[in-house]
Amino acid sequence: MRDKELRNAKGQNEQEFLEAYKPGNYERPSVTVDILIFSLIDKKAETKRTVSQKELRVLLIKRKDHPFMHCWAIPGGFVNMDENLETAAYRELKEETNVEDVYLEQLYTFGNVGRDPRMRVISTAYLALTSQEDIEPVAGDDAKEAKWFIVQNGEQYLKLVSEDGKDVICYDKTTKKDSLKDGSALAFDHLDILLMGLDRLKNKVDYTDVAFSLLPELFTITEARNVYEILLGKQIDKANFRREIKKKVIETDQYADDYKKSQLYRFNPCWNNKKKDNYIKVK
Amino acid sequence: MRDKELRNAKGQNEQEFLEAYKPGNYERPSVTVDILIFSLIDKKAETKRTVSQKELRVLLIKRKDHPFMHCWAIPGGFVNMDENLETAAYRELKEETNVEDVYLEQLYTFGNVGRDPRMRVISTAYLALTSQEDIEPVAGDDAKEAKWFIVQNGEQYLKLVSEDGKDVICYDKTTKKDSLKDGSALAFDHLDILLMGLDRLKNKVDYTDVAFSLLPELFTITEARNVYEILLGKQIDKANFRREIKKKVIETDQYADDYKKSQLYRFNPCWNNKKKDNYIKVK
DNA sequence: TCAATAGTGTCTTTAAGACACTATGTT
DNA sequence: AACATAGTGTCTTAAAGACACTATTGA
Repeated sequence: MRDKELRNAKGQNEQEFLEAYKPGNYERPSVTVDILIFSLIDKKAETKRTVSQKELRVLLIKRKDHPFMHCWAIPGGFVNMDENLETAAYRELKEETNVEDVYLEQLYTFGNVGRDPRMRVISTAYLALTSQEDIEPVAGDDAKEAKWFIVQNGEQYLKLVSEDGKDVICYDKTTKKDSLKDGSALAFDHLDILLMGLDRLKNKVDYTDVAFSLLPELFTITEARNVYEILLGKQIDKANFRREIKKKVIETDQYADDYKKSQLYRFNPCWNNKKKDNYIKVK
Repeated sequence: MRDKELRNAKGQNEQEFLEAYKPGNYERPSVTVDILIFSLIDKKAETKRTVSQKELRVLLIKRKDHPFMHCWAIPGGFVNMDENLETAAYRELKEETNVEDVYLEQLYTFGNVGRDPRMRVISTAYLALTSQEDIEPVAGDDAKEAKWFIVQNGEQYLKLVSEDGKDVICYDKTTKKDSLKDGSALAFDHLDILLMGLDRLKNKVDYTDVAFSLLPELFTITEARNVYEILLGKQIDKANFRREIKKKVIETDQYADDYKKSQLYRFNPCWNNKKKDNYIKVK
């Protein structure tokens, strides 16, 4: 234990020091959190299909004032002095979606000088995943618009289309420009945040269990594969995928409603305990 | 392009808005950067050896005032209003070590409410790696002490020993307590930062090239293996390691001074271009 | 000469990928 | 009946690990 009675150069012990301490009147940046909220949604059936396909979507809000007025942005807000960064992220998340049961992880902190023309803002971005499909974006107190945007993350471009189809944001990864007549990129550096979030998801899919945070309690293996394919952006062999995923799930005695042959599974959080045992053994 | 002449609810265009904008007098947290600076150092020979072994070390400074007076801490400082987070990290790094040519990456942002008893401080931690072994810590203007600490990162405990052997910090990972009579843990939440940094290194070693940032321009394969072993905390089969590492290096016609059979290699930054080609092919 | 190290060769085990095949449910 | 999908079996290929062996150097 460190000795609280140690005295500093001015002869103060720690308590005296803290009482005498006045934070200087230095200029300070504002600190905010921004949250990328992802979930899945049933894809509109293009052909007659028996099983449903899913799509990835992200929640965006429309700015009502300068700067970037009328631009779409990632939801976020100021960090209160009495709340942790993560707490602030949870609070904002709840304010935007009324959802509480989510996967949440810190993504990155964006703090470039000019990222907000009004003032210096340091923003810590969080990544949230939820399995709920029935989330209605909450209209904010300032009557801001909030919409889900389907994420089409191709190799050449990223395309965001609002669920009603009225708003489209298109970004060309090669030319690094937003390239659609009626589309404008996201506000601030929010495009960077989104791209980093998608990248993080892609990377973490095959060495963590993030995919299951997007899936409901019970799911078919085909649905799980569908999620992996969406996040990885490529097709996966169904036989090989089944072999791998079976290590991570436990089967139920239930079957899917729409296709009775599809068995339902649930995620098994203990699946990697065995692997850890092996790991220790190796050492 | 977004139209700057759009007018908001008050009838302002963007320029008018920005000019009229006064950042509110909300309380704001202080924003700092902390930097974990790692490098290697020749291990003191315990037995007569022909080749030198390396150890990992981290730079710490000794606090001269409350809070955590006389505790060791990770170097860092306030972010100026006109510099990016990363710029601030570079600046602090140079102030502490006079080294500029380093690998630098953002680690995590620590922002819990009580982490600094004086005031609310949000700190973005950075991870720096340098290959230079001859770095003398710069004594700060406030005459603060700075020392390199050898990192012994075992499974049960983390032990930090200053190069002169006078300071020892020992942390028991299982009981989560600092467990040495004369040792006290690091200041603030800096132990968490250090542990996260070591974890990040361990994880990134085998899917990135961070290890080479700790190695000099020319190195033997044994030295490279030594670094991997230190960061991973386990022994590696030399034949298998050689097979893997040879993909990432190019050989020179030079040989080590101390043991003439040891061929010297240099890192080949283009080694993964081929792999990327394959990756695209797969898709 | 001897011990330590650099470096090679090869066998085994494991993981990943490709692909054909059967079975079942839906229309 | 025709078709889409669930689910299985098996072959091939690539990566990872284990380990014995030779060659060279420095003391």
